[in-house]
Formats: sequence, C-alpha cells, structure tokens
Amino acid sequence: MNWLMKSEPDAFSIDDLKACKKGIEPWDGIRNYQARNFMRDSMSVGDRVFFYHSNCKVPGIVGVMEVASEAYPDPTQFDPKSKYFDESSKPEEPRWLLVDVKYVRHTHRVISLTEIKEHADQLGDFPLIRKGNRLSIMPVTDQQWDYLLGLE
DNA sequence: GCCAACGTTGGC
DNA sequence: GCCAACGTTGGC
Repeated sequence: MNWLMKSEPDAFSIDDLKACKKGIEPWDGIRNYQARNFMRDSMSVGDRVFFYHSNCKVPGIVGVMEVASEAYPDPTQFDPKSKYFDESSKPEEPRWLLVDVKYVRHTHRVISLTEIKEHADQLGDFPLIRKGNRLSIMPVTDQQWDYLLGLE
C-alpha cells in the first residue's frame, strides 16, 4: 500500500530523517488508535510513504520515504522522561506501536496543501483534505499517489 | 495566537 | 451509556 505520514518539521523534518544513520528512524509518538491500527494491520516493509509537513508555514508533501520495519512497540511510551510517556501502558501489553521509516528522496518542490485542495475533484476521497481531519497516518490509493507525484 | 474539529476522559 | 469538560491537532 501507499501512505501519507504527518510530522511537524519543528519536531522532526524530512531533513532530519535524511540526516539519520542510513536515513532510517523509528516514527515514534503516534498516539491515535486509527493510525496505530494502520501500522499494525496494513503496513508492510517497502510500502511507499509521503512525508508531510504539518503545522508549519507551508504545510504539504515534501518527500518520499518507505516503511523499513514491521510495527513494534514504541519505546517512548515506557519512558517517564518522554513527552510520549503513557503510564497506563504496560510492557507486557504495549498500547502504542511504531514502524521504522527510511528516507528515499525529497520531492522536487513542496506540494502544498493549498495546491492539493485545488485538485480535490481529481483526488476523490482523501482524508487529508476532509474537513477537520486530524489523522496523522493515512492510506493513499495508487491513483492518488500517481496523481500527486505528477504535480511535482 | 486563534479557534474549529475531533478524540478522550470521567462523573453520573 | 451519555455527555460535558478538557486536551490536542493543525490550518490559517
């Protein structure tokens, strides 16, 4: 499958990912059940992922990465010093999962949310442009993937 | 910084 | 199980 994953660039940007060792990093901090279930049930190693910058000056797609691991427990949920600490999650029954992601490339330019919205008719149902949607990991159909990359 | 939309929590 | 209160997301 194909995916889109959001990150605030102030916290973790695509440049940060590129700078990681081998361009691979655990995508930690997902605390939303729907997003977690996508990782657990539907993601496979090698799946393509759009890197999306949210909550910033120009929100939009900034690059491509790929899924580099199966889902496994997010260690930050057990770390009291982490802002993602969840005291109600127990190691024998972890509540939150993550996958590793691997940098592939930057897009040639930012494909902004504004621009994506202008193509709503061609994209069909797409969670990113649904009103009020806050999902941080969402599936992207093959058609949507090709169409969005065609804009770059 | 504002605020709409949404998810979660907890009292009842 | 309902729902008000609260916290978070994320565009603007």
